[in-house]
Amino acid sequence: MASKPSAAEVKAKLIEAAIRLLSDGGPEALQARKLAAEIGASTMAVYTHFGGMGALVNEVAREGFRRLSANLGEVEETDDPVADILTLALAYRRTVVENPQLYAVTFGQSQPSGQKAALGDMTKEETRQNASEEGIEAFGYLVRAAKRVIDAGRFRPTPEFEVAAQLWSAVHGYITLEVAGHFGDGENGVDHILIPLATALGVGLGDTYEAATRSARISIEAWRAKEGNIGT
Amino acid sequence: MASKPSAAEVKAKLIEAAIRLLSDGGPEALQARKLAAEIGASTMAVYTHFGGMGALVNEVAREGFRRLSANLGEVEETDDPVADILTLALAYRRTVVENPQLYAVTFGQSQPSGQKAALGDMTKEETRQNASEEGIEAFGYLVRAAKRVIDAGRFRPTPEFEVAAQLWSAVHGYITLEVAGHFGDGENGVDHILIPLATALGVGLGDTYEAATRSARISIEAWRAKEGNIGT
DNA sequence: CCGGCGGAATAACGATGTTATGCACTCATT
DNA sequence: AATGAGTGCATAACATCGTTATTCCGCCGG
Repeated sequence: MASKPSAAEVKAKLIEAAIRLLSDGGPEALQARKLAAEIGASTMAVYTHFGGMGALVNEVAREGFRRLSANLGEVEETDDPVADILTLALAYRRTVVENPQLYAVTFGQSQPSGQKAALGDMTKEETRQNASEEGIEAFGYLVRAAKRVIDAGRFRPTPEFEVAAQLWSAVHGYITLEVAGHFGDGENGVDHILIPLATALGVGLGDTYEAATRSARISIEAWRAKEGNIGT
Repeated sequence: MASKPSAAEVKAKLIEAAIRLLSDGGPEALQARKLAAEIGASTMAVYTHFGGMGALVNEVAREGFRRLSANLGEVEETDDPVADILTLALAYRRTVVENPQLYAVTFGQSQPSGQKAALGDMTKEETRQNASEEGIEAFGYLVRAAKRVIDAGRFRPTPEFEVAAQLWSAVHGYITLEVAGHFGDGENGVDHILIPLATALGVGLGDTYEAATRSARISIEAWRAKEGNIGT
């Protein structure tokens, strides 16, 4: 066999198995014993490589942020920055909708198991901060897009952080509620709530109604065309 | 002694104790044995009255929605419906910020413990639906406020459900992120993100920039005056 | 060839949700 | 008023989870 699997390999396999278990069986399926069985090892693997389930879950959360960043990074910048923001919102949504269990953990909405209170590890504040560190990269895409819109003169001059935070709040809130099942089936909510919400927010931030509507149409049409190639 | 505490009394005391434990010690403090000790009974109380921890947590979630509805219901309707919406948003936020642990459970962001997979109880869908039933009342305040704004001609004619859903997404998203610690300390986030977000959304939905800004100022000033009497 | 050392398997420990058993208490009926 | 049925609760055991102590295997340097 491959002589000795390096420590990094084992860690990666554990994270991968954790995400698989999470996606399939929900937070309650993310157990040390199942993880061990999944990679053909004993529960000690979790403790020698991570120190406990809590730290492993933290790594899973960071991996979620990394994947979100990767998906946002694939959104290309066009000459219509408002459309780009809408495309980012759609990419954000699709990432979460395709693996809601993972992002429930990533956003700290799911504390899989007993986990003995994080032990001497970190306090919750620090944990959150740590996870945030990885999430800041994802948020950065929104900040950059906001700056481009402001520079283009379509949003009023505003600190781009505040614009990005408002956009993030709206999109994140919509996605959270959609995944929780409070809106109709996906596409319906996107058409009647997410897109109008993002469009209206754009108008309120300074864009004209006509320009924002046009950008929304451009974004969603490009998105649907691209989505056809991918699935869903 | 009070002869026999009626079943309803015991249930109420359990819920009350659960919320107290939750607020103080977080989700992991919400345990059958601690609950029993808190009301001076054995763990069986949880099972005879609720059937298990899962059902009890569901009741806690519903109680959270009930309190949220009560707080939203205390917002008086003025002759400025846009200001009323902002006041509702501020009331929503304050309710959650004052007891984040409870609302983490209410919004399903926290699955306190093992809970043995909900047993023969309900599937997650049904659970969510059930909790929603109680949440619909809270959402109703937003729908009614949205209708008043549309009828007043300050928002474009739009199905009030969609307007309310967009407002809910934005406000809920902001609150979720603030409580998670992603924005600065409370008041800062309110001034620089929540209020501008709600104002911008109002403008995008049809209000004029000037009217929306004026309504925002009215709402937040009334709010601060009232908050002085309450605390925080 | 040998000694030490790091990592993993086994098994045990503490804690948690849950359940089986039996007892006490209440209420209705005679 | 006495008795029987029935209900609700306490005790204690069970299954399972995260965690840890112990042991052992395999590698690496001398």
